[in-house]
Amino acid sequence: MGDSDQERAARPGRAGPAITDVARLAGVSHQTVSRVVNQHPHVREQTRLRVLAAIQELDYHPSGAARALATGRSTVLGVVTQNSTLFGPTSLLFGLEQAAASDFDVTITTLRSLDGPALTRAVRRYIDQQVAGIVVIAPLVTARDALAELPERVPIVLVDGPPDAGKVLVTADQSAGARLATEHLLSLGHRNVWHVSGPNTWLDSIGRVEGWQAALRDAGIEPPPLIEGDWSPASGYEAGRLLARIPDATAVFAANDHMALGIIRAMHELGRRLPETLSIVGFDDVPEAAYFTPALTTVRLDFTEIGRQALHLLREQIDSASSVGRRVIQPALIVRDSATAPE
Amino acid sequence: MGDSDQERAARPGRAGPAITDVARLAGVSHQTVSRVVNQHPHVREQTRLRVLAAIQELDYHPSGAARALATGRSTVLGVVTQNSTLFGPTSLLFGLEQAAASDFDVTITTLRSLDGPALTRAVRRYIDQQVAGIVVIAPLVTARDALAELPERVPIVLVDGPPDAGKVLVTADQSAGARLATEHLLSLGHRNVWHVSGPNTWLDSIGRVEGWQAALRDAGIEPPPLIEGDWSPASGYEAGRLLARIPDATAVFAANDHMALGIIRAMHELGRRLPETLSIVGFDDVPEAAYFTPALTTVRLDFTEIGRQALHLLREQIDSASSVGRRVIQPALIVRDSATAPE
DNA sequence: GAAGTTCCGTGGAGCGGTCACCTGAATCAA
DNA sequence: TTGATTCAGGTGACCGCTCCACGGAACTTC
Repeated sequence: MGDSDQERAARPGRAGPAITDVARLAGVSHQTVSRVVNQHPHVREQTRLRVLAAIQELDYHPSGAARALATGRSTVLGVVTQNSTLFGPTSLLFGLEQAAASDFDVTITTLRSLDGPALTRAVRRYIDQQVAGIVVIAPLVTARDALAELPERVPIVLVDGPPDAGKVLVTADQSAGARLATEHLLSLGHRNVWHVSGPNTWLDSIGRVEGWQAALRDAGIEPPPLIEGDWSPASGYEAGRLLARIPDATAVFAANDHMALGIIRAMHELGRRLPETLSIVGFDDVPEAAYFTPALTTVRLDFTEIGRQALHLLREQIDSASSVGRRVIQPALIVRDSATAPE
Repeated sequence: MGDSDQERAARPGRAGPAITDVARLAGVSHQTVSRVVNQHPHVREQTRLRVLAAIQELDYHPSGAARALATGRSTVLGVVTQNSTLFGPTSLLFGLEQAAASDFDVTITTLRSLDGPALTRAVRRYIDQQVAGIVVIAPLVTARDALAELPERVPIVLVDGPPDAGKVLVTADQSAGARLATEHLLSLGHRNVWHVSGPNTWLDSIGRVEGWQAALRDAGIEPPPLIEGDWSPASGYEAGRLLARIPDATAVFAANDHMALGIIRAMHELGRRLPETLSIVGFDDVPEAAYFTPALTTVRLDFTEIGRQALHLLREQIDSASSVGRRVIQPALIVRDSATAPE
């Protein structure tokens, strides 16, 4: 016994017992151990139990590296996302991780900017590592080109990416969400709805702008000029100060909750009463939205569901090599107090 | 040439060229290629360039699995955190990832609850996978026992964990942050400071409560009863309604910004003017805190720095097998409008 | 010119699994 | 009885890389 201990210590980098150690202890061949571990049939129950006991006793755990090397497969999933604590992307990441937890190990790469080169580099790195699949959370237009030139040899799912990327895609129906918000405001009796958008480099922004415009046009209303923000409360604040000078602006749809907060702040500062002088609808339903003053009416996306769908599509690709598929998640309107009928 | 292509296609699971392919093309042995790849000395410049050219031509990338198997080392870092979009933990995760990006692949495991068994299981899984190191973001008291029984055979850094865990630890000085907030309120002339804490299962909560109490006692003031929340704006709201009934409550320190928001909301609802009737200080400095009404005075933690420090300690452990070390990050007070002198 | 030193390169043995293939024994139909 | 099948398990090659031991060549040094 002292012997085997010394032996083990001598071997470099050995962390635990190997399959052969288990085999020796159980009095079978390494192959039989492998069969037991991988639930293959044709192992007598009695033998199986002996092997299992040996595994237990030695606290044996198969080496992922060795297995990956031998099979050419891996159980690692690469997720590329951006380095921001924005609510959407973050929720998405965690939703994905939860959905994957049972089958895969999730590794993340956060990018400061999702521009083409950075994105391609990140994806290629994952390919080099022979990951089982890749999920790219790429809400930026700049992602389009990068994704186009991506190698095809690995299962990949795009979340929130450009719809024309020709890849497997899970996306939220931004346009429908914007429509929900806009139509809600119109149905309250507002004659027009202004919009504070995110940066026009974001696909989410573009989709929401489109939905907003479409909803207005369908109602026979010419959309007012677009006010472009950058998702930050600060940009919402600026937009709010601008809106306050426009007499007939009675309703605004903000492309995310934090910009809505900025608008609210600007209004309070100017002594405007809310929601009487300005109705506001946000987007995201961040946890604190219900505690803004007034409580924010907003549009909610089920990020957990998006994660689940993304993973589902990825599994399909891995199993059957089919590389088509598209899932669109529908948002829901959450009505609170920040939008009412105009005075 | 057709031959080698066929050969490659026939081999199962082969994703790209192997080191021997590169060696053949460059007319050297695989060992020489390995030396070039790993920047070993004793390779003639001319040979090196030939090898590099071959690598380029074949688009060769070393297999991580094979390398891990051969060396017994891996470049994978495991991070265990909880599945929540709370600002602190999320920022921490991304800070860590950025700090690690150049050397390591970061894999995450998100836990619904950070109770002992779940935590141990997650860490053991990482150990089985022979990760290079583990970072546990464990702000809960329940983490203490789990961490105590953790095997010692892998470098591990605790972030935000129990100070008596005997492990390598990076932590924010919660107590000092609370003291900052409390003393700021006192210095404005308030006779007493109430506190809305996080759940008492969180170490962060406990530290902040301690700092708050200590600051009051140092000023010769008996701390008022503690109001316990759960980080959510909803719990802040409840606390706010409670505080509104207490005539001599003129100042409150909320353990996070979102609870502060809840308090603000409650005050608005009751028609109380802020900050005149109640001074509020938060904790976290979430991006939107500056756009609350009134703009929130709060305490900021440098999460990026925490991530950097955690990684630094991890590297130290990996390189030199030293497993001691402790870093404490100091918070800073961000003064805005939500705290003023009492009326 | 023999004996060290560098310097550069080769060959082969693992790392810990999986996979293709083989061997006996038992079962069963013809 | 015999051959075919199925079950239970063993053998050895191989995945792609690193590490160790070693072999020549070139350059010193005495």
